[in-house]
Amino acid sequence: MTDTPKDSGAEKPDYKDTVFLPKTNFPMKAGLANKEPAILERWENIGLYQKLRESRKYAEKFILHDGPPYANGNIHIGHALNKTLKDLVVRSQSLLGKDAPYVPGWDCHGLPIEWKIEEQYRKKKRNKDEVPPSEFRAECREYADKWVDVQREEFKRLGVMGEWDTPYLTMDYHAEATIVSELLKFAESGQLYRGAKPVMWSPVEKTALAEAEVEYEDITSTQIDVAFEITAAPNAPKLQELIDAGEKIHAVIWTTTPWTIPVNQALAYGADIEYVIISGTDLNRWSGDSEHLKNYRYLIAKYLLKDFKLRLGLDNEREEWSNEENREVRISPNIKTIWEGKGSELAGAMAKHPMADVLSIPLPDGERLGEGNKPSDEHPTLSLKGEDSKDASFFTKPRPFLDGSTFVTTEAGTGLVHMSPDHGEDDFDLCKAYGINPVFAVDGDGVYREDWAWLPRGDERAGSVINNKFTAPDGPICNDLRDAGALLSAKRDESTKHSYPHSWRSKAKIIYRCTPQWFVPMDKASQTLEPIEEPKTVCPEPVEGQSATHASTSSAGTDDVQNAADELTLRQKAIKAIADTRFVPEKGRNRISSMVEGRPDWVLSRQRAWGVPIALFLDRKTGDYLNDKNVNNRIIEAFKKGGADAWFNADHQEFLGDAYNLDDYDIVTDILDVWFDSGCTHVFTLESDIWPSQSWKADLYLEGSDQHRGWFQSSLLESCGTRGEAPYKAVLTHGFTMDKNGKKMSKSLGNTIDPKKIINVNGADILRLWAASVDYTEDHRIGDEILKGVTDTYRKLRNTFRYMLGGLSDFEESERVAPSDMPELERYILHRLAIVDAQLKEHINNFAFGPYMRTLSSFAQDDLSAFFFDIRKDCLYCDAPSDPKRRAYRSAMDILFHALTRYIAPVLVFTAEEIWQSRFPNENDSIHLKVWPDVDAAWQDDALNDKWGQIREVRIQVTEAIEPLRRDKIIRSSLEAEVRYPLKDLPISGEEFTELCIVADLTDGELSVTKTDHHKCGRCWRLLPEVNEDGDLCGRCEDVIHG
RNA sequence: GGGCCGGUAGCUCAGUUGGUUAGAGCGCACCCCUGAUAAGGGUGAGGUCGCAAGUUCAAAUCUUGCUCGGCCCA
Repeated sequence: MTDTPKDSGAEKPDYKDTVFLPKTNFPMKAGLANKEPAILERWENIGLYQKLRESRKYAEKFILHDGPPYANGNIHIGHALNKTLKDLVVRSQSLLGKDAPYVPGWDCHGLPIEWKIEEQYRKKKRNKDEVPPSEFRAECREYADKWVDVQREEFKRLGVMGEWDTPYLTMDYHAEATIVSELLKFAESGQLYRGAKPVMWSPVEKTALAEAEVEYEDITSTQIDVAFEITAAPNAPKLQELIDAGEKIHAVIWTTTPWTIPVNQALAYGADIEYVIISGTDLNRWSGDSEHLKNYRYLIAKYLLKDFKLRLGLDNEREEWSNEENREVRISPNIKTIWEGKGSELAGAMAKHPMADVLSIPLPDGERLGEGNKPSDEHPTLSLKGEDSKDASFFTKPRPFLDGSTFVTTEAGTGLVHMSPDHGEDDFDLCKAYGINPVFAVDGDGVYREDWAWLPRGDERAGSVINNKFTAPDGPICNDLRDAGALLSAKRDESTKHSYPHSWRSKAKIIYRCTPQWFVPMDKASQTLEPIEEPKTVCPEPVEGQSATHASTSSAGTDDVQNAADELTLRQKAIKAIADTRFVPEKGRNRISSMVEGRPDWVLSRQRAWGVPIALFLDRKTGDYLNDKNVNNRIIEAFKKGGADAWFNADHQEFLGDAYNLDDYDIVTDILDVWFDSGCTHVFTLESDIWPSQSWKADLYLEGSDQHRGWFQSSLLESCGTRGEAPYKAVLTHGFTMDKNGKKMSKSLGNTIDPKKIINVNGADILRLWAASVDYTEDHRIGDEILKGVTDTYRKLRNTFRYMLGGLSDFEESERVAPSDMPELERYILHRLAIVDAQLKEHINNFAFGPYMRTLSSFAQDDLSAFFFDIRKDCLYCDAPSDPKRRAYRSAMDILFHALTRYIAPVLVFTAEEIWQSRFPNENDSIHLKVWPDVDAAWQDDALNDKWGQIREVRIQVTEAIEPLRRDKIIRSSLEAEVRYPLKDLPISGEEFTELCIVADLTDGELSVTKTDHHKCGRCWRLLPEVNEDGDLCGRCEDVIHG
C-alpha cells in the first residue's frame, strides 16, 4: 500500500481513499429557478414534443381536450393548478405508452375584453358608439392576442408540454365559422326559438347591461299600496260566499315601482303565509268616492297588518303595537277580521286590474288609445309584439292569483306581490310557468309604447318610467290609480330609501325589461317543430315544460308531429349522456345532473359586439328565421374566409342569393353567448384538420368544479343538440385553491399567491409537486408552510436520486446480475418495486396524483433510503467491485433508478430530466421520451414479502432496544451494539441479521443489547472479532485492498 | 336565501360494509453518525376525528340540527 495516510499524528493508516464512495456531480442543491429555463430551451430546440408524437405514432390515443382560459390578465394560482393537472394527465398517459397530444386553447370573445377596450376609449374621451364596429372588433382581437401571448409564456414556464405554436382560439376564423355552422345546425333542426327574457336595461343608453356594468346606489322611490278587486276564489269557500253575497273585497299589493302597475298581469301569494281580510268603514284618507273606500274589505298577510295599517293611517290605537313580538291582529273597535286563511286557499282566485273599469268605458275620441296596430320601433318585425291593448282588453282580463312561494315573503309589503312579467325575473318565471307572456309595453327609451292603452307616448303626461315625476305620488300613475279608487297609500321620503341598480356609465337608473332573445329549448323534442299553443291567460296549473312565448317555426318538419314521442328532448339527451360519462370524482355526476335537470332554456343571444353573430335572417312578415341550407352554406364559407366580421360587413343580399330579397328580411345583429363558443371547441378542435393529432370524442375534460355550470355543460348541451351525445368520455373536476387558512384568495384581502413568484423562488417543479400532492378533488390550500413541506419532500426525493447517481457511477452492463441471481434482500426490494409499480399505475389511471406521489415518496424514503440503501452501504463502499453481492446490489439499484426516474418524470419534469442527463448525457435524448419501466411481474414474491415483513418488524425491535444505550452514551453507532435475540424467532441466520441491523454481532437469547468488545476495522468501521486492534483491517477489507 | 360539496395531529393525507389503544409521511424535540454531510440513521411528543343531540352493545364512520369554509345559483 503506497498511499499511506498523510496525517503524521495517526498511528493507523487512513483507508478513506480505498472506500468506493458515491461519486456524482449532481448537486444536492437544486437551484430550479435558474436551471428550468435552460432545460425548457433545450426541449424546444430538440423539438421534444414532436419527437414524442413521432415515437407514439402508432400508439393508442388519449385525448385530453383543453378547456380554454379567458385571454385576459396574467395567470393566477387556479390556472397553474389546472394546467399542471392537465400536464400530469397528459404526461402520465404518455408515459404509459399512449399517444397523448395536447392542444391548448383560449376563449377570446366576450364582455370582459369588450369592456377593456371601452375603458381605453373612455380614457381617450372617445365614444364607443361612434367607432365603427369592425374597428372596435379589431381592437378586441388585438387585445385578446396580446394576452394569449402572455399566458402562453406563463404556461410554458410551468413545464406544460403541448402544441403551443398552434393553439386553438375561439376567435380564429375557422373557429368562428364552425361556431356559426353549429348554431345553424340548431336552427336547421328547429332547436332555436325567439323568446323573451327580462334583462337589465338602461333606458338612457337604450341598451342591455351585464351584471358587471351595474352599480347599486340608494334611492328614494314612491311606494304604493294598490287594491285589486277579487272576483273569484274557488278554493276559499267562505271568501267565495262573501263575493257571491256582493261584498267588494280587495287584495292589496305594495310596490316600489308604481310604473309597473299598468303592465300587471297577475298576483302572487305564498302558499304557507297566513292571510286575513279586514273590514272597516273609516277609510277616507284619499280622495275618490268608490264605494269600497267607505266600506272596505282588504286581503293582506296577517303578519304585515301592522305596517299596512300604519301606512294607511287606519290604526287609532298605535300604542298597542309597541310589542314587536306580538304582531297578532289587534282589532280596533271599528276594524274587524272577516276571513282568515292560508295562501294556498287563494289558488285559482281571480282579481280585476284596477284600471279595468276606467278603460272598459269607451273614451271620448280614442285619443289615448292610438290608431291602428303600429309596431313599436324597437323590434319592428317581431312577432313577439305581445298584447295589443288598444281596445283595453288587456286590462279587462282577470288577473289570476299564482303560487309565488319561492319568493313571496312577509318581510315587507302586504304578502301579496303584483306580477309584471315584463319587468321582473321572478315575475317572468312565475308567469311563464302559467302561460302568461310579457307584453313589451315599455319601449327601449323607457316610455310606454304608442299603442298602449295606459299613458301611451301621445299622452302629454307620459314620461320615462325612471323619471321621478312620472312615478311620484302626484304623478300620472298614482293620480290615475287614485281616480280608479285603487290607490290606498303613496309615499316617498327618506324612509323609503333602498338600494337600486344604476348604469355604471350614465349613472342613470336601470330597469328590468323584457327583450327578445334567442333560446335553445331544453324540453322540445328535436326535429319536431310543433308550435306551442297560444298561452292561456287564465290557467290555474303550471304548464309543464312549456318553453316560452312564440316558438319560431321554420319551414322543415312541421308534418312529422307523430314522431314527437320517439324523439328525445335536449334535456333528456343530456341526462342520458351524463349517465354514459365517467366522473372523477364521482360526485361531479350528481352536481351536473341536478343542474341539467333544473336549468331553464339556454339563452344564446347577447346584445354585444365582440363575439360570433347569430347569423340569421328574419322574415319581416312572419318573424320566423330563414332556414335554407344554401344560404347557410354561403354564410359559413364567408366566415371561413373573413371570420365573424363577414356578417357585420357583408353584402347580405349575396348570402341570400337570387331566391330571396333582402328587403323582406331583417338581419339579426345579436351575438352568441360566449358559452356557446366554448361549447363548440370540441368541434373546431377535435374534428378539425388543423390538428391531425386530435380526434372526437375526447377521453377527458378537466376543469374546476365551477365548470359544471360552465364549459362541461355548454359542451354537453352543444354536443347533445348536434350529435346526441357528450363530447367527452370522462370529466375530471378539481376544487379551488384557498390561502393558508382555507380562505378564498382575493386581491382585496391581499392573500393571493402568485404562481410566478413561486416559480421564480422555488421553481416550477415545486409548484408542480404541490399540485400533485394536494387532494385536488376538494378545495385545498397553499401557503408558505405548505410550500416548505413540499420543498422538503422534494429535497428528500432529490437526494435519494443523488445517492443512486453516486452509487451507480461507472456501472457497466458487464457488471449486471440477473434478478433471479440476486440475494434475497435485492429480490425483496424488487418485489416491493413490483408492488409499487402496480399501485402507481392504478393511481395514474384514476388520476390520483396525491396517492401516486405519496406511494412514490414513501417507497423512496422507507424502503430505499432508510432500509435498503442504509443496509447496503457497507457493501457498496467496502466490498470489492467484482463481488457478486455488490454487483447484484448495483444491478438492483440500476433497475430502481430507471423505474424511479420515469415515475417522477410526469411530476418533476425538470428534475427528472436533470437526473437523466446527469447519468446519460445526450443532447437529443430526454427522459420524457421514455415509456413506463419494464417491471417484471414475476419479481412479485409473496412468500418473500411475508418473510421480510417479519424481518423488518424484528429489525424495528432491535433498533428500539439500541436506543436507550445510545442515549446513555454506552454506545454510539449501532455498529457497536451486540444484540441478543431468540434465533428460533428469526427467519434468517443471525449472521445475515447482523448485517441487516447494522450491528456488531447477534447471538441467541432474550432480546438485549450490550456494547461489543470487538475492534473497529480501519476501513469499513465494522466491529469484528477478527480485528485485533482498532484501525486494523478486517479480513474482507484486507482482501479488497491487497487481494 | 336555495342546491351541491367539505371540516381527522403544526402541514399534506390514509382510515374498507359502524368493531381492539384513530394511522403514514413531512415538520418539531431529543439522540447518533460525520464515508449520501446545507445530507443520512434512530427514538419520541403531538388528535375529546368542527360542535351538539340521536340511533346502536359499539360511531371518525349512520341520522338530525348547528357552525365554519367553498362552488354554483337567487
